[in-house]
Amino acid sequence: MFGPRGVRRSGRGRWADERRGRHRPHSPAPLGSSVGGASRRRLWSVPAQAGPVVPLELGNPLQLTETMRTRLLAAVRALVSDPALDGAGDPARLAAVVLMAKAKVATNYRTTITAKELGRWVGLKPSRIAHQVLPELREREVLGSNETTSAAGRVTGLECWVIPMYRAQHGGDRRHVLALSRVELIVLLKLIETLFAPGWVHKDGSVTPAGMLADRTGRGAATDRLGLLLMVLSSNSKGWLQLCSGSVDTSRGRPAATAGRLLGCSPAAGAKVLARLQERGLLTVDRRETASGLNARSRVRLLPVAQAHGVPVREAREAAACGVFRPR
DNA sequence: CGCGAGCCATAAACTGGGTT
DNA sequence: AACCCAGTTTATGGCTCGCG
Repeated sequence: MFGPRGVRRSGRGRWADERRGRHRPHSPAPLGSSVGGASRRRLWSVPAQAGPVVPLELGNPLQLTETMRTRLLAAVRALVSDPALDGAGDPARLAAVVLMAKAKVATNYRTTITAKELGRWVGLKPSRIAHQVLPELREREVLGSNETTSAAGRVTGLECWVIPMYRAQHGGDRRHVLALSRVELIVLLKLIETLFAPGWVHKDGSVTPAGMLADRTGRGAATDRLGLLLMVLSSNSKGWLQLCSGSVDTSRGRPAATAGRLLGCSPAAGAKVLARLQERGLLTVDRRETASGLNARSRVRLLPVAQAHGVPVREAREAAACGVFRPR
């Protein structure tokens, strides 16, 4: 019971402290705090202007309004840093995000999925989902699930609901960070589809293309996906990532520290994620140093976001052209 | 004395075989 | 056919040693 997870926990124990201290409860990060303040007030104004439901223009999900972006960032961060997921692996945390995004208001914030399908979303094999990820989520009371079975008794799917969001949706407070509206859920789903949907053909023949990280599988795949999502949601309309403030490990640099804090892992791991995403042409990291080598002024640009807003980024086009979108 | 490259222990994730 | 388990592979981060 405490076999693999117990070992793993102790292995990550060092970082758990860091996660708890810096990143955990309502972290003082600039983006997080702005959600509680200004944007919440903006959200209040929505019912006033919304008379008849305006049919939503679902444009490029990488072109989010500031309100939507902060709202989705707050939701994703709240979910992945939920106390119940403290110390959980990235596959489990990413799976929770995917299941939240796939929740349908019409079915009481539930969604039906198979381990195989969820595995394609997360970038892991079905066996890992079924034996590690789902049990971990259930054990932590993050995931409620019913197996749906065919008449023959075969398991045909898993009806899932993400408990923290389910509670928030029924808690009566529509401003709760996890009480996402129907539209917000759809936009979040569209966004993660763009980033790492496995890609599939619908029954009617329409195609949901594979996302940018669809072919990134195996070890670290969930970390890369979660990192990209969090960074996209933490960047402005020009694609510049909001870097963390304060002092950081100078050997790793501020971008690595930012990635690490977003993901709740060490700066070293954050640097790895940045390097892998950079290699895929999804972002660029400029680390400029002054002559003395101090005061390194760094910046990170999320190229898909920049492109979506029409910012001419030549390297980005080239990178995108050379096989970033590679459906399997 | 400070920094960087390479090495090593670890565990994450896959693979294949056996079982119900 | 799906599921479970054990073994194997391999990426990963910390540590040590060597160099400037």
